[in-house]
Amino acid sequence: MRAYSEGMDITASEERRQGDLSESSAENLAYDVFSRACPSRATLEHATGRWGALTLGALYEGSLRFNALRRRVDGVSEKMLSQTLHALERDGLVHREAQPTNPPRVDYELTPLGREVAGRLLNLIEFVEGRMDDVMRARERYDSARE
Amino acid sequence: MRAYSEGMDITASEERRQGDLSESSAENLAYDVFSRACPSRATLEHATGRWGALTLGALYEGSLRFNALRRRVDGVSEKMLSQTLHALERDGLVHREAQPTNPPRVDYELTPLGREVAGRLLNLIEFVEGRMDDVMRARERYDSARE
DNA sequence: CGGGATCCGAGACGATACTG
DNA sequence: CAGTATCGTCTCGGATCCCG
Repeated sequence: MRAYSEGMDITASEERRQGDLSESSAENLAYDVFSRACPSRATLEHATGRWGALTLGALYEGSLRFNALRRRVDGVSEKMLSQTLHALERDGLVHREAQPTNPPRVDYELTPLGREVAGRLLNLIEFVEGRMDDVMRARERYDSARE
Repeated sequence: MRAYSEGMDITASEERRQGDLSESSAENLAYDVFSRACPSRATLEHATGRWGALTLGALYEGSLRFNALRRRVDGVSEKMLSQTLHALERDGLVHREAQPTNPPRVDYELTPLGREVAGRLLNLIEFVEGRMDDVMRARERYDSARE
């Protein structure tokens, strides 16, 4: 049932048929994220998800090998990194360059499309980081308002 | 243990103390998303998460009431929308305007900070939507390469 | 209408062990 | 080194019922 191997939990349950696109009121795009049955929603989740965003961000600075990537994205497990990379590769955002040497050496780098996505993502990430003090103050206000 | 009521699963487990920020090699920001123990990672997840991104996107067009929002964000349950809105409100991205009428009327709108975040998010969302055909082709290539 | 409380299953996630 | 396989945990998230 799953697209590939087993345990690729991320891409499971995203196989919904096209079909009722409701009205698609806003733009005339073929794919509207606001609609449930839309492949772009899945891709967006891969890119913005917990590990996807950080992985793309890390690769923006340059190509990295698996374990270097793992060290850069603090806290990610081997399993999740592998899964994330598979999903991003499948969506054409990341390119995997394997050399059949021994020991094996595999480099991951962004595709041109991936670079554009990562750039926009980093724009967001850096903005949020720069405004974290505002966020922290908002949280304190919110929490203290509820005793 | 949880910050407020119960069942606010989203904001749970994000209470990690500052501390070991590793090297923070890239920039001199106080908060570095790549570090595990960083509040900005949590905020980013609220904003880019499955429902957070769509909610911010929907509110970018203007203030909306709860059920209108629910209809716009196709597929979200009451519970998840409520949860998402709480998290975004707590982070200072969304403002909640409640009128004590009967029946109750509650409007949600973006704060100035939320508008900036949503703008950058929409930039990303629209870009991905516009390139979905590339993504779909990449997927086919990837899938067929694995038989 | 705008939610909260509760139950519960699916699957996301991490730890460990193993392979080429 | 670069992963896969397996297993157990934990939480996300939907369904349902309820209330002001």
